Amino acid sequence: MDEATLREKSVDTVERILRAAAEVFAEAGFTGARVDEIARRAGVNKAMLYYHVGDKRDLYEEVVRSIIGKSAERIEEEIRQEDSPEEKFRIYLRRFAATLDENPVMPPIMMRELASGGQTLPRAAVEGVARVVSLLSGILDEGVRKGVFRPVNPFLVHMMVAGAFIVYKVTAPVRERAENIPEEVRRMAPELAGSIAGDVEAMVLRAIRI
Amino acid sequence: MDEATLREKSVDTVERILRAAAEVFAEAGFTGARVDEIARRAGVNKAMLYYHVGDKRDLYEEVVRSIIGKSAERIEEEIRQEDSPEEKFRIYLRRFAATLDENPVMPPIMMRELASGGQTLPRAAVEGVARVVSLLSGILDEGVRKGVFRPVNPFLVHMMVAGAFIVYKVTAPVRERAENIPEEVRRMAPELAGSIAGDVEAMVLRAIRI
DNA sequence: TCAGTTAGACCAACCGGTTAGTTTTTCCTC
DNA sequence: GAGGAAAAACTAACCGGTTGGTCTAACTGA
Repeated sequence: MDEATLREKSVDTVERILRAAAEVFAEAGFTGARVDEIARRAGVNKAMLYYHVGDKRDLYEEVVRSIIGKSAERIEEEIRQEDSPEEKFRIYLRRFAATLDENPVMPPIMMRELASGGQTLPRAAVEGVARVVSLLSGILDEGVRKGVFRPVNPFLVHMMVAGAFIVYKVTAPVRERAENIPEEVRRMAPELAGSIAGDVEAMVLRAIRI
Repeated sequence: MDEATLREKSVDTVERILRAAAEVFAEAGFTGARVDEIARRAGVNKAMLYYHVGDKRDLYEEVVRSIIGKSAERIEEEIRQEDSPEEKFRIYLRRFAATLDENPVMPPIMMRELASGGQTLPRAAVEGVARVVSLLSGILDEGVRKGVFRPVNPFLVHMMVAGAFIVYKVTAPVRERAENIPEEVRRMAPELAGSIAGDVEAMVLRAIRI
């Protein structure tokens, strides 16, 4: 193996470790996660975790940082300047939904993180959310200026959208298991895109449109 | 001490234990919570937890049950038969907000509970939520029949309301600490009632009203 | 030679849970 | 109401399994 291949192999190992760690942390939370379990799922010896990444806390922070960092960027990328405010809002909402659909480990980790007051929440993550909210704020402002939206608190809108999406994602297993709930609720798809994302979009738009 | 005083003293001890347990579970989650810490905060010997309540799991289930159980009842109680659908909806929303304001340990516990797929969620808790949703479902149905609401998925509505409230509650410490976010977001009150509850109410009603 | 890797033994600290024994309260009896 | 047994409440110390983390010795492929 030449140097490049070697580095690649090593990068691959680190990635496997982080992916496994993300999974286990998502399932069990920080204290509930077992380092041995992470090593097992990554298919590496436990010593490799400490060799490549560091201790349990380092592992966790790395996971949180890498997962949440991506989200904001993706949303910003797709919004084109010439779109109408309503179209921009749709893109914001759909990209956000897609991000959650694509990263199933994100909602549980975020939720637990928030539940513990976000003490270990990397600054990058907080900034990511702040950027999304300020992006949304710009969209709503533009809508107000153009006379298509009524003035509303952007933070509140994001809270409703994000809250609904995250809670929806995360209640999927409970809904499936629960017996005494209506069949139509039980059968709701676990994905946001193509199912409830559209309904949320319609409801929120009806609420903010003039 | 006569019998009444003793029973009261014992009840008091159990209450102190449960209150301390709720606190610690809210801060650290089930696996993160330390039984010794709960005992310390309750000001009792650790063995007393086992003597009065049971093991860690029993402690936890008792906490979750007592907290979530109340919520559904309270909402049901306050909705009078003669109210209009819109008024009923307002009561549902305000009572829910008030419950979260009054029980600050509830949002973090619920979030962590959901984050772990509700594996340890006592049946009573799931039933509580189901009851709230079916209550809301009845309100919305009635509204549709009377021609004041358009048909919407009640589960979705609850998800948006509950999601927004819970996430709002739980992001309070992060909002306070974050530096690069707008001042008006940072200064938003931690309470729901009297602050964002009214805005959420207005937005959702605008979305579902004919 | 050397970074990356493995198997696996090992350890100290932690933590849930128990136990043996003590104090306090209740309750019965004379 | 004195006495004393029984029950309830409580404590300090301990136990044993778990778990994060370390270490050694050996192997691999470039």
